Amino acid sequence: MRADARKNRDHLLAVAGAALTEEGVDVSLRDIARRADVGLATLLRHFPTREALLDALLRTSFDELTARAAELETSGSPEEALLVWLRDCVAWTTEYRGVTVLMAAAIEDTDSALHASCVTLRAAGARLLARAQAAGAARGDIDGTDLFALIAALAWLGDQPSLAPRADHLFDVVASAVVSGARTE
Amino acid sequence: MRADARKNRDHLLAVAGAALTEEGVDVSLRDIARRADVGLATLLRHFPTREALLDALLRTSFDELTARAAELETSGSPEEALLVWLRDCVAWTTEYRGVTVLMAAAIEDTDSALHASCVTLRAAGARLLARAQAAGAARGDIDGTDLFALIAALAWLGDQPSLAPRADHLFDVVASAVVSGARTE
DNA sequence: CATATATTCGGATCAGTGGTCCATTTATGT
DNA sequence: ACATAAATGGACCACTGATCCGAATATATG
Repeated sequence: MRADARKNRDHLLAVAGAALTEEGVDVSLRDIARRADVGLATLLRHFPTREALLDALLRTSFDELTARAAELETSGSPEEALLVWLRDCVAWTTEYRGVTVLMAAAIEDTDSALHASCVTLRAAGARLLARAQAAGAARGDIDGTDLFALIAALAWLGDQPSLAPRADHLFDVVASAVVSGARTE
Repeated sequence: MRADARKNRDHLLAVAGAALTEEGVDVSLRDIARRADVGLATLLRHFPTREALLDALLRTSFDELTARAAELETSGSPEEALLVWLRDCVAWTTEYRGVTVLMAAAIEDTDSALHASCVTLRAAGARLLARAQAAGAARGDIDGTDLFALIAALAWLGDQPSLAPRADHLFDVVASAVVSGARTE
C-alpha cells in the first residue's frame, strides 16, 4: 500500500471511531469523509461499505473481549468469571451505540465481515459458560448462542435512551436466571 | 372529513398494515403510497410522519393488550396471569417487525404519538406485576418500567432473524427470574 | 534529478429516501 | 348548476450510500 494511502486509511479510522462514538452506528459516511477532509469516494474505496468500516473498527474490541474470556477461564471462581465477562461484554457495547443489531446480524451471516469475530466471541463465552455449568454454578439448559443472544438483548437495552437507566438493574435480574449465585434478592 | 378523504385514509391504513407486516417498520413510505395508488403527498397529509402512521396502526393492538391485562387481573392465579400476559405481549410484537425500538422511544417521549398508548400499556403491566408481587409470586425489586423494558428486550430478540429461534427459550429463562414459579429447570 | 507509471484522489453523478409546495381537480352545500 | 372549500399528486428539496472517471500524486527507475 502506498504511504499516502496508508496515512489516509489510518486517519479515516481514527475519525470514524470518534464519529461513531458520538453519533452512533448510523452516522453519515459523508460526514465522516468531511470530518477527515477527504472525498466520500476515498472513504468508500478504503472501506467499500459501512459494514467493512465497522468491521475494521470493531474487530479489535471483539478480540479484546475474546482474550478477556481466555484470561478469566483460568481465574478462581467459574461463576464469578462468567459474571464478570458478561458484564464486560455488555459494558463494551455502550461505546458504540447501535452495534448490537450488527452483531446479531453478523453471527448468522457468513458473508458478513464481522462474522468471524462474532463466532469467536460466542465460542469464548460458551467455554466460560460450560465451565460454570460443570461446576453447577450456571443453569444447564442454555448454550453459547443463548448467552450471545442474552448479551445482545441486554446491550440493546443499554442502547435505548429511555431504557438505559434500568440496564444495570436488569442485567442483575437476567444474570440471576443464568448464574445460580447471582440472585440478589 | 370529506367522504373521498375518509375512503383514502382507510384504504391507506389497510395497505400500510399489509406492507408493514411484510417489510417491517422501515418500509418505504413511497412504496405504501404506490401500492395504494396514491401520491406520496396524500399519504403524508393523512399521516404527517411515519410515526403518525404507525400510531394509527398500532394503537388498536396496544389497547387490546391493555384490555387483556385488565381481564387477567381478575383471573385465578396472579402468577399465571402475569406470565400469560407477558407472553401475549412478546408474541404480539412478532406481527410488526421492528416495532420494539419505536415502543422504547415512545415511552419516554411525551411528544410521540405513541406515548399515551405505551404509558397505558406499562401501567397495565405494572398492575399485574404488583398483584403477583403481593402474592409473593414475583420478585419484589422490579417495577412496571423494568417489566416494560424486559418485554421490549425479549421482543427485540424475536425481531432479529438470527436470534429469533432462541426467543421462546430465552423468554422462559428471563421469566424464571421474574416469576418465582416459572423456573423450569 | 527527471521522467514514467501505477496508484490514489475527489468532484460529478445516480437512484433512493422522507418531506414540502402549490396548481389542479373534485366533492359537497346551496 | 354553481361556488367554494377541501383533497390530490406531480415537481421539487436536501439528504443518503454508492459508482465512475479524469486529474493529481507518490513511487520506482534511468
